Amino acid sequence: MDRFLIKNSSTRKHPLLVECTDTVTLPEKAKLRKNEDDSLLAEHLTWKEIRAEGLSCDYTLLYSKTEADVIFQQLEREITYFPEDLSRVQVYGKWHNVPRKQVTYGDDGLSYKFSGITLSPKPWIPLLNSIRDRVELATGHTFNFVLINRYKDGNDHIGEHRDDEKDLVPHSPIASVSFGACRDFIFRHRDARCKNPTRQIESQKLELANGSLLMMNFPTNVYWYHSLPVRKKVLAPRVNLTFRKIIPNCERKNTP
DNA sequence: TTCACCCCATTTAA
DNA sequence: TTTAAATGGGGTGA
Repeated sequence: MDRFLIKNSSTRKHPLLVECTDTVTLPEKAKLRKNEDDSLLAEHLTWKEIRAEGLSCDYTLLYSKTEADVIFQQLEREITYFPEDLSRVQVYGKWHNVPRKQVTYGDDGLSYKFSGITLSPKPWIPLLNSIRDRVELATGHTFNFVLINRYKDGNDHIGEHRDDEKDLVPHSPIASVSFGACRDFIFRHRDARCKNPTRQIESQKLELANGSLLMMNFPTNVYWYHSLPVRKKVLAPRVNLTFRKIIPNCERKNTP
């Protein structure tokens, strides 16, 4: 029987293998490996550059639809999110349940704070390490933390904000990987957010597709807010992973 | 026309 | 100084 299981790499030594519980025949496996190898080569990725004043982002399809569909199902099976009471945020002095589900994974000894909450990461699991490996191979950057947001349908959303937390390594890019439903993603310049803006700066609108990677490079998060707005017509869930580089607690400088 | 949807300004006390 | 939230008003197009 020329059948076997493609196994996931728990050691991060084999980033080329995507976890797959299906059995496939030998020729199919060889084909799969070749396609994966091809799409993994950084130089084979086609990037779309999104540029504006103070904004630098790069977008690509990191996974084929077939791969992305498999990974989405794996995420749905393997990721368990923080309970509601552990992910309430404080905005304008009021506490709210977030209109989505969240969880963080990452290296030991890290923590990420925003809007009144501190998120401590769960230990890495093979599935997330495999995605992280792929992102690192494609971008040449390394990451030690991932925030996962699950939007169950178009009513789940996230409001305008910047990823400008002290916990982030200065100037480090953030890698946003999307699975499941395609959603609109909006950038707005900080100087265009009041009633009488001093300058007219156009919003930047993107669609984040299944299997896509959006790199948010410095200094995007200094000048631009981003949001995932409500989209009533979207009925399917989306899972988004934002890989980050967090300053380890032990290396953190005391600010007076 | 109607109304669901989208855009966006406002809120607020830590 | 800023706000990872909801809310309500106005515009719009199917």
